[in-house]
Amino acid sequence: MTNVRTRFSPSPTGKLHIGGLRTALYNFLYARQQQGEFLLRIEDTDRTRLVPGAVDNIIQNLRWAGLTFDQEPVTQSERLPLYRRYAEQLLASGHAYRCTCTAERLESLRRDQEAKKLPMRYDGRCRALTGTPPAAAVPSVIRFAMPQLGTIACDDLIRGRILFNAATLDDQILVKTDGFPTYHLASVVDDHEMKITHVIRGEEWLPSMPKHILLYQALGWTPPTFAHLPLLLNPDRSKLSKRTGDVAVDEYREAGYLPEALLNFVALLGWNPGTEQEVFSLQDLIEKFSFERVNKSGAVFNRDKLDWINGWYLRHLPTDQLVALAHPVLQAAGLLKPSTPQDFVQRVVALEQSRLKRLGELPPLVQYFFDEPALDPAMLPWRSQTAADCKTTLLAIASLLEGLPNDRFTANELQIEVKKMMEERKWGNGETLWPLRVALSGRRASPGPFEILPVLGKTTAVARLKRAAQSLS
RNA sequence: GGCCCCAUCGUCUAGUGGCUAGGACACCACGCUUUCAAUGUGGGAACCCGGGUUCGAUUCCCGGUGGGGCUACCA
Repeated sequence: MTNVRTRFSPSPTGKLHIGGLRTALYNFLYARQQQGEFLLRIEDTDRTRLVPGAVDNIIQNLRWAGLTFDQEPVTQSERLPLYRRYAEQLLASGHAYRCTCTAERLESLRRDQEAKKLPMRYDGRCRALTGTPPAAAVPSVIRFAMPQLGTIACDDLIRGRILFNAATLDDQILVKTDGFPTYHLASVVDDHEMKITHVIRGEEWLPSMPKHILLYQALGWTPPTFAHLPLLLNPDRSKLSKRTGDVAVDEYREAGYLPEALLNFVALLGWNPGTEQEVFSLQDLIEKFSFERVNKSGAVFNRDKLDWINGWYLRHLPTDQLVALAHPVLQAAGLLKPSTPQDFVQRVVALEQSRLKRLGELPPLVQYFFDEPALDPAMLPWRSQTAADCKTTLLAIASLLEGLPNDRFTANELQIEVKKMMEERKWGNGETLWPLRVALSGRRASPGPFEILPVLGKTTAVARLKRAAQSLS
C-alpha cells in the first residue's frame, strides 16, 4: 500500500477563497486520516493573472485555519525545464504536435463555429501537417494529439464511472507560446512527480478529467485516484463568486469568525457524517471524513448557519480565551485606553458571550461601558408609565445605590436591595427594571441591570441614573 | 450550440423498495424573563414531471424539465 499524498494547488490569482479552503480541508483531512502527506503547490503558470501578495495570503490563511502542509510549497514557475522535457517526450512519441495557428485564426474559427452552432474546438489544421516542424522563428504552441476514436472511462471516487467520447475532446494546448505549460500539462506532470495518490479538486475540473487520463497514458504513467467535489454555490445557485458576498477567507477572519467554526461549517457543505452531530473539531473531522459520504450536488453557502456555528464556538470558549480574542477587536475600535483595567474588559466581554455571533459585532454592543451612552428620554418609561413616575423610580434607586457600601455592589446584593425596595413601594418589575436598565445602557436590548451595575461601578451608575432622571423633567 | 454533472423542507442534509420522510439553520408560538441573547417545549415547511419495473416506488430504469459546470496560448 503506497502512502497517501494529497495536495492543494491554488493559482495565485487572488486571495484564498472559501471554496479553496474547503478543497484544502478535504485534502488535508484525507491525508491526515490516512497518515499520509498533504502538500501545497502554487500554480502560477499564467503570468498575466498573477496577483502580488496572493501566495502569502493563501499560505497565511491556511496557517490560520490550521491546515498545515508537510513540505515546502512547490512552485510551478520554477520548474519550467521539467515540463519542457515531458513536452518534448510527447512530441517525440507523436502524442503532441506543434501548432502555429495565430490567435486571430483561432478566434475567427471559434466565431464561425459558434455561428454555425457547431461544437467549438480546434479544427486540427496543424495536426494534419506532416513533415518537419516549423522553424523556431515562428511562434508555436504544443498541442496534445487527442485520440479521435473510442471511449475514455474515468473513475471518480464521488461520482463513479463517467464515459467520454474521444471524438468530442479538443486538442488541448500543453505549452503556450511563452514556453509556459498550461494547467493540463503542469498539473499532470507535477502530480506524477510529487507522487500524488489522490487528486481532490472542484467539480469544475470534471470535464478535463479524460484529457488528463489520456495524458498520463501518453506519458506512460498510472493516473492517480480522482475525486471531484461538488461546487460551493451562491444563493442563486451559480458557482460561488465575489459578486454575491464575501468569498475571501480573509474577510471572514476580519469579521470575527473563528477558524474552528469556519472549518466546521465548510466541512458540512458537501459532506456529512451520517449522524446528527453538527459540531466537529478538526480531529473529529479527520477521524470521520470519508469520500462515501461526500455529496454529488452543489451546496449553497448559507451565512445564517455559519453565524450559528460561530456563535456556538464563541459561547463554548473559556471566557479568558474569548477575552484574549476580543481585546484586539476592542482596541481597533478605539474603546480601550491604556488605563483600562484588564479585569474590567474581562467582565464586559463575559456579559456579551451568549449574545455574540461574530467578534466584530462586539464594539457597538459594549460601547456604553466605555463611553457615556446617548440617551433617548422617550425610551425610559415602561409602556404607559408616566415620566414623573419613571423619574421618581430612578432617583429612588440612585439614592439607594449611593447608600450601599462598595463591597455590597455585587449582582446578588444589588438584586436583593432593589427587589426589597420594589416590594416596599409596590413597584412592578417592568416599571422599575426597564428604566433602570435603559438609564444604565442607553439601549433597548442589553444584559440585565444587575449584571451591568457591578461592572459599571457605583459612581458611574449613580451618575447615569441621575442624568436619566434629569432628562425626564 | 456541444460535452459533462446534479435534482428530498427557504438553506445544509439523513434516507438506499414498504418510514406519520428524520435532524440542523432560519422562521413562528409558548415557557423562563425588565429588554436582547442563551436555554427548554411545540409548530408550519420537502421527495421536479411523465412513463416504465414491482404487490409496492422518494429510492431502480428510461425520457423530459430545471439548475449548474466546462467549452481560452485562465486556472
